[in-house]
Amino acid sequence: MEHRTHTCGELDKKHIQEEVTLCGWVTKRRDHGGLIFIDLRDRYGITQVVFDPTLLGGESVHELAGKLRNEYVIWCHGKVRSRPEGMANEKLKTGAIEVACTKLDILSEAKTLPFLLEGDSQVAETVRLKYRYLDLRRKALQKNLITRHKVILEVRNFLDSHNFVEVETPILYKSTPEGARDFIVPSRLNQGTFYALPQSPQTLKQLLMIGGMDRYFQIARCFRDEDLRADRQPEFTQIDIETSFLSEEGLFAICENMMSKLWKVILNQDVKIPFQRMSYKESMSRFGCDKPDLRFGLEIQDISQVFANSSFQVFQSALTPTVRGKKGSICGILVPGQAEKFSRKDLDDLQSQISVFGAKGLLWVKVQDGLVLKSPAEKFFSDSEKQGLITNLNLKPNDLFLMIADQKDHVVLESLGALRLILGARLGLIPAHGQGKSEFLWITRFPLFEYDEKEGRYFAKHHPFTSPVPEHFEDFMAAKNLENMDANAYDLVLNGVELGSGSLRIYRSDIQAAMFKNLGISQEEAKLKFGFFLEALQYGTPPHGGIAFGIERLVAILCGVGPIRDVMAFPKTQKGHCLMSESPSTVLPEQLSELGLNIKIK
RNA sequence: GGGGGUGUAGUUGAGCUGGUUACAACGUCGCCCUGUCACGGCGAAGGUCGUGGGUUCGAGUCCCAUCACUCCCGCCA
Repeated sequence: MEHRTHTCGELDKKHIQEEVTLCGWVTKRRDHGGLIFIDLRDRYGITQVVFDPTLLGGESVHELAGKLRNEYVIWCHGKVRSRPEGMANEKLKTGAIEVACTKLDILSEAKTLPFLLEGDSQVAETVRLKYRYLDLRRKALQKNLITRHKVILEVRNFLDSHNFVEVETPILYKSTPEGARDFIVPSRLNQGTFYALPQSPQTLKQLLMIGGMDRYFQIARCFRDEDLRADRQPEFTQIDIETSFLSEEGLFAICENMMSKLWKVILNQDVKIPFQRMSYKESMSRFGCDKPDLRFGLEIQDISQVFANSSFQVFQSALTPTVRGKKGSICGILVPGQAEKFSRKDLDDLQSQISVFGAKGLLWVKVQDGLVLKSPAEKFFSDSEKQGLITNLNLKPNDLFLMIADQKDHVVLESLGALRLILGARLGLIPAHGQGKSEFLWITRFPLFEYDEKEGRYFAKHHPFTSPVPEHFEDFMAAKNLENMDANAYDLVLNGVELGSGSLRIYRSDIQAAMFKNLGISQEEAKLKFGFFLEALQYGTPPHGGIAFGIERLVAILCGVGPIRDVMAFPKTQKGHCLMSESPSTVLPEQLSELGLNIKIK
């Protein structure tokens, strides 16, 4: 059998009269009795193959092509010819020609597929995941995987041209208790001990800096045993980057150029660099989240001042300092000129939608003609407070103002952050996936610590190797004012999606020791968990920092799709199952016994 | 761990306030057809209505439980 001479996507008028050999899948058979057409498909396109009695004789047409069914894999040989006058198919790249088949070989037959590959028919994801290898034959998924490939290729070339070296780090590594839950792997040679799959190559890439690699990157597989979301899978891939002797701005510039290159190559779009920067604090107070979608307004407005002396109990208690000395706030979002679009029921629905964030109520104010305010809490508003609202918010008739008051400031902001997204979607301000412009944004100066009420101690917001900003260094070493301490930590955000996250690291062992002390981790504990790393810090560590980008999120945006499953070849369901291979699965008793393990299911 | 949504031929859906044999399109199978490309014509097969229980004379439809998928909260340094 000769191998194929062409793909199914490349023949056109130039090839007329040529003898060609094509291979591919039968997409469609159109049997006219005397004449049979086959659409032959491979990943490059579709070519029409015709079985013509004037070439073959009437009986051979059926002998050859009559047995063909959808998704059979065939080899066929024939001559390229022009289609008859007026018979060209404009919708097909190869639509001007057809291949008149003279020799056919069925390479493999196929059962009837569980779902149709053609068209945009929305087949249940359960079925698609069970037969992922068939779903992969569809154009959409192939296109996404090819885009993913191109992104990785561009990233490698870009980073290589900037002196970065790709280094592979182990998948079997050490469990690090801070942070996400580890996937653990039992060791046969050392029974009772376990490797962990890396949540990220964090310590390893820092060790590479200590090792003098200076500029490292890796297309790194990462594993986190946490619950799944549309944008979270248990295993995923990061563009992992670490550099020495580079400022935050220096690193930002590299990332910006890389993104700009990707947008040019993949989407042929120019993005403006440098990207905007915004502190975490500003982002929280204006947008109620650390990954704001800047494609629309509806920003949060703080009107605590207006109600500083309110007689309304809800407002009073919101503004009363709590035990830990913090006050809550009264903030809201102004929806200009659209109050009539929100019925009482709509407003109730909004309230219930954001109630999961902890807000006890959503208070609304509608502005009527003559700037009369209408609200369920209207009777609690004094005339001066009403006037204060009108002036502060520059209210106009038919405006709607949605307010939340709570003693916990973060509840107010996070609830309004969620409300903002709901309103944005409802008012049609958020373009569909793949539409609209790309609003990149650096969020900087994340808090270094986060207080955990349950555990009664501070945790590292990013990770325990993140350095404090210089202004807070003295307090940091003195373990003072940890609550309000900023970190040299940053995220790259695009249209409300966190694309990547990084920081400048601690590179002095005394500072690292102070970090563990601030986290309430004893010296012994730190030595046990990170001893090798702490020791390494003592042998001449360059100032270093880095970032990691989630490839799936990045590619999903570039492909204009929502769930990252659509840019992964073999994704898992929300319960972490692979419906195709039916993993995870039980193992043989012998396997367990070799590992010295017993199963004890509660 | 919690909340919302979905589940009916192979696939996508319809099925009203409970009422004969559960319906359509596409797909599949058979026969016919020489210019189709969403080919066409005639015919056929195909169902544990996710699963289990309950209410009822009677359940795809109502109730309870459960499972799967999905979206979200918690979680994800």
